[in-house]
Amino acid sequence: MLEKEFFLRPTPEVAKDLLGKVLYRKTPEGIYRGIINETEAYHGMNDKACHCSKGRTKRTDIMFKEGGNIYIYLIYGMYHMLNLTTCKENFPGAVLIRGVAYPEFSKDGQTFIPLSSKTDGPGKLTKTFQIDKSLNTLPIHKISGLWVVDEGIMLKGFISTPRIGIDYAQEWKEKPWRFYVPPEKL
DNA sequence: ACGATGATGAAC
DNA sequence: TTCATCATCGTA
Repeated sequence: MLEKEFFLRPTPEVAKDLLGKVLYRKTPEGIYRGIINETEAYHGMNDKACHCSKGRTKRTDIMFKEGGNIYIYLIYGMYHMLNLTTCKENFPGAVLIRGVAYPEFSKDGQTFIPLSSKTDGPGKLTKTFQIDKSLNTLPIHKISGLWVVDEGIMLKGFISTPRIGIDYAQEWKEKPWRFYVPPEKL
């Protein structure tokens, strides 16, 4: 399981290093898992795309704390976004998990079966993995039901592009802080 | 191309 | 208290 220290680094580095790691989500029904293949970094108060550019509010408070926690928010009144917070106390940051590859589900924690549903978008991922605001501000850890494991998966490569859906972010919108593993590189 | 749908933050 | 905005997705 990835420990807190993994997240206490500059957000773009954490976002890049999360590619190929395995996301786990435990619910009363069973365990979901998938290989993280798309992330985005939201880094610091100066980043106009980051919610923290508005300052420390009730919503963004968790990002100002030491990294290693879960930040969930609702967008368009419908979709929960899963973020993993980064950096040290008082420097806000978070990685948006936009998708996983080869999503699987296990009822007994042993035998995993592939899920047919796609999880190649942040809203679809949280719906499939049953991730909602009940996880907001909890630590990224088995005890909270959501954690990440380094299973030694080697990637053949990845690409970085501007982030999705942040046209309002002015000079920050072109920053190549989206990281994606194309299917042929996995 | 567009509407669903509700939390958030800023203005009043 | 109201209002515009929004790190999306399914249907068309």
